Amino acid sequence: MGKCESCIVKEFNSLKALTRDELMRVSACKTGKTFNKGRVIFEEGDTINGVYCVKDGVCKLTKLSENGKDQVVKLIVKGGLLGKRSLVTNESSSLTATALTEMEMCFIPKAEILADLQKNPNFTLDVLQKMTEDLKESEHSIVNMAQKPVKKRMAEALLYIHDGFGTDEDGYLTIVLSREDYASIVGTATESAIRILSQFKKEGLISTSGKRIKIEDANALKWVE
Amino acid sequence: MGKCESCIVKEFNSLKALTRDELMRVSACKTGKTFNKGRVIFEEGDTINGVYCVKDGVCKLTKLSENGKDQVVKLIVKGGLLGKRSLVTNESSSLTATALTEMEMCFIPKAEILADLQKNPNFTLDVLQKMTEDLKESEHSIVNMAQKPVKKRMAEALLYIHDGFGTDEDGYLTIVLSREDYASIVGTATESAIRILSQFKKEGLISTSGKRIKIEDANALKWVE
DNA sequence: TTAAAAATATGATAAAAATCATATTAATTA
DNA sequence: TAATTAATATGATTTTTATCATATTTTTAA
Repeated sequence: MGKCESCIVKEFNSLKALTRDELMRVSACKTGKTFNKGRVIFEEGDTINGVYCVKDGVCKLTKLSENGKDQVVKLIVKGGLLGKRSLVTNESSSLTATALTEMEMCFIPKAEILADLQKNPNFTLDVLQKMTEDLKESEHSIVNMAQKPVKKRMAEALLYIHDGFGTDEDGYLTIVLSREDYASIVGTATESAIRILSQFKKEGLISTSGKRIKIEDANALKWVE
Repeated sequence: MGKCESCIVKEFNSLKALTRDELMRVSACKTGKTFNKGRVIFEEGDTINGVYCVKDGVCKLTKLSENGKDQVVKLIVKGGLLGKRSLVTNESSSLTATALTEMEMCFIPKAEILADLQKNPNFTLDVLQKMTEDLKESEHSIVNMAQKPVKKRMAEALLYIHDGFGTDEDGYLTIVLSREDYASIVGTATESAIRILSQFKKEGLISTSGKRIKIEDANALKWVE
């Protein structure tokens, strides 16, 4: 396991705002954690007591609805910081984090980083800034969920994953999700998600190979009503 | 206009974390603003350059959807701080604020308070904490919008307004909203909102007098499917 | 490799919600 | 106050989405 001071991953998150000294302390107490695909990293109600810095892989943050279905609230990739809120509140987690791929992360105990939150305003401000972005995105989701039809939301989800997380050499989305995951992102029944993806396939907007999805006509997807 | 140091309103928001000195500076530069019912306080895209401390009244924060409809994202009442995000980013507002009642507020220029965000970690941390709560609530809304039927969302909206903002002497909700506002909170068509409220009335869950709404059977509302 | 289980697919139907039309009532203002 | 406008109400209809049923395919594990 490398040193935080020289780790490139932190440049994508608030840890970059820590001083060299602070980073060295963090580095000394962090532990490496690996999670297999499908593994639950933490669950709603769990006390987290630290943050995970994502070195590789993707996970979903979900919230259980009263109807028993999970709703995906956010996807986290390399560079992301997981469990930010545990630094600020003593409440248990309101979200569940589940690995969607093999994941490599560093866990930093809350105790070790809490003092920095008090003493290093640059760090606090950066966390605050990231939280602000999260909130903005979250509010955008509310509007989408409330006002846009399922088909449109699915089209946007595909484009979001395409633009945000990229494609492999063959042009397939790097993040491979089950239809159930798509349903849970879009906020619909699994059958409906499957149906809409089938329709997109028939219309030539996407193509598939097993679970993998390739966007064939991004522009048409953009204009889906 | 009174002094911030002795103002009770700030106890409900992050301004309470400022020192006496800081509060005196804030007090010296703040301006009082009044907004009539229906008045737009700021709009999506506006540069705000400060925060509003709500001394009295209620306003809604909305976001315009691509279908042309507004979605209510949050209601703000006495004690609330409006425009928090303008302190943290230089982006223009992603929300529109509109007065739902006569409003009395104090406006504090960003320039005056920005230094405190750098120097007073208690203040920054409190803002961060509030932002965390906002995010949690926002994510809760995503799940509701995505997973719950309109009727259930309306029932919850009524209970939320009842529990959060109280009733007058006659038992009517203190916040009086148009049916269109209810539609915009719940995320549905105005006719659908009207229809559901009519149904609740028929079933004795609520009663109305003009625009005013009284909750007659909170327990039954809680169990609406 | 094969059997069992899980995921995907698709049809049929029901339920939920939007849209369009048109009253009716309430609020404004000329 | 009357006339106009806006808000609320409700019916009829269409569209969207969920649910239930049942194949088919894919994956997993015995």
